[in-house]
Amino acid sequence: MGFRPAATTRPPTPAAPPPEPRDLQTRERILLAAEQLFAQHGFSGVSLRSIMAEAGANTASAHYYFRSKEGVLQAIFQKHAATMNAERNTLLDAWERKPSTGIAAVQRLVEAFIGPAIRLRETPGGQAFDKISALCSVDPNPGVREIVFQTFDAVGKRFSGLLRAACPHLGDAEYYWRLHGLFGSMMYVRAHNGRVDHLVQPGAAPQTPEFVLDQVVGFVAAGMRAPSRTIKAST
Amino acid sequence: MGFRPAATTRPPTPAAPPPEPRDLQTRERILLAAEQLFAQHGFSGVSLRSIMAEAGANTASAHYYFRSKEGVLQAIFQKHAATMNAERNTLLDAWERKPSTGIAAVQRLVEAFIGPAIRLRETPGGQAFDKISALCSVDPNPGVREIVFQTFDAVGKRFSGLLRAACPHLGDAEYYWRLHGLFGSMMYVRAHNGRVDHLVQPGAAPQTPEFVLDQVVGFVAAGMRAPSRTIKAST
DNA sequence: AGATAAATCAATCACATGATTCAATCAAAC
DNA sequence: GTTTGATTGAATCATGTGATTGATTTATCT
Repeated sequence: MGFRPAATTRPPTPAAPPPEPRDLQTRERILLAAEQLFAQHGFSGVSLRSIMAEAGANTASAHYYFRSKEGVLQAIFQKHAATMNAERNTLLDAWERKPSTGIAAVQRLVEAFIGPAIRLRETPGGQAFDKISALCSVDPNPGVREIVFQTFDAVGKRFSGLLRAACPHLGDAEYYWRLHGLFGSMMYVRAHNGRVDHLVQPGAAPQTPEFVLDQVVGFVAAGMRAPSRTIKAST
Repeated sequence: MGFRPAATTRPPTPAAPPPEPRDLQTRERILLAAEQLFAQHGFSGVSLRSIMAEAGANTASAHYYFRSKEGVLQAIFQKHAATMNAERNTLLDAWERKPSTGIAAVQRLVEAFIGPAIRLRETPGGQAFDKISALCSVDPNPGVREIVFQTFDAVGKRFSGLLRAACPHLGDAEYYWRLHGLFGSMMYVRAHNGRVDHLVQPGAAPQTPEFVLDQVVGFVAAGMRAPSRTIKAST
């Protein structure tokens, strides 16, 4: 008789504590295919069918393992975000143990938040997840937003609080809008859609995570440090 | 016999040189409804049916006036982008006639580019278009990207070229990535999805265009001016 | 081998989508 | 008043969508 998942909390994604080779293969193939496609076309730009075709699996398998298309996205987030958020928290822990002062403070905090995101590109599949999470963070779809919130809110709030304290030169309203600049910069770099390449001739710009991170952090930190509408730079 | 648009370049949107009152009303109602819905849910998050329901018009009218759903979006862009790009070009003209030097240069250029976008919020329907164009600028859908490119490439390239010259302290690769920060900041502020409000308690942050513009320009200009990974701020 | 659970498959449901057809209407020109 | 072309309306097409079903296969354990 057919297997029917019991209607408990997390319905199918069933108990597979001993991850056996073939079991994981299908589940993993679906995830890998979905990663690539979501990264290229966004969540709503990809059909469950195209994922399963790419993965060489049956449509029902997606429902079996992930319950829904949204479940696939959620699984992708759970797969990658854990280590990234852990790294963020580790760096913020270190900061709280020994906070920097003066100019270095903002820079180090920003790096603690953006660094783990950019460094995702070094892990397998990380580049895809990098784009996915950037795209999803501006997706108006409520389900997608919910996943993003669940995944990043805790660290996000922690970071935002610490950074706020490191920006005493800003009023609340100023901080509020500059945080938009911070998130927007991070998002746009991570999404890295071809918009900018379409406007300038990118003379083979280095794209190593270290270089990119250096640029974004420098950009954002300078933006956060600047007073609202006054002269600030030296040279 | 039914009216069939000739298969020329812009098929239907037919010759209506004398815009008669009733004609424009339906067309305009569709456009207004689409603006609101696209701004809320993005392009792919809105169905043609929901637009027509909101506009109180028939499905065929959309095809009659705009040929397709994409045509509706294009019409929205053509409706609003012209004045905005004109303002951008005017400010860039003024800059070329009398360029600023030193610290003020970057700031003034950035303001010339971002200002007209933010000031859209003062025009009727401008706030909606503000969000639409922000959302569409990160939409992976090829058709949407094409519209964004067609609409903003000319001014974008001009601006990018002038700003490049105003940033001689940056290498090509540095400039390339910081431009991502610029576009990302602008995008995120214009989209203004609730992400940041979800992380901080926005103590009723002022949202007047002038204030917002001031913050974004300050943030972005400081970011563009900062050298790659060195100390730069004074106080 | 036989029993039990896990996984896969082909097939389909119910529905939403964008697009389209063709007849009916309407305003103005002749 | 009739004709003409622009506009709207109701109905429908063709397709794609996520979800689901129930039988079938496969692995695992006793």
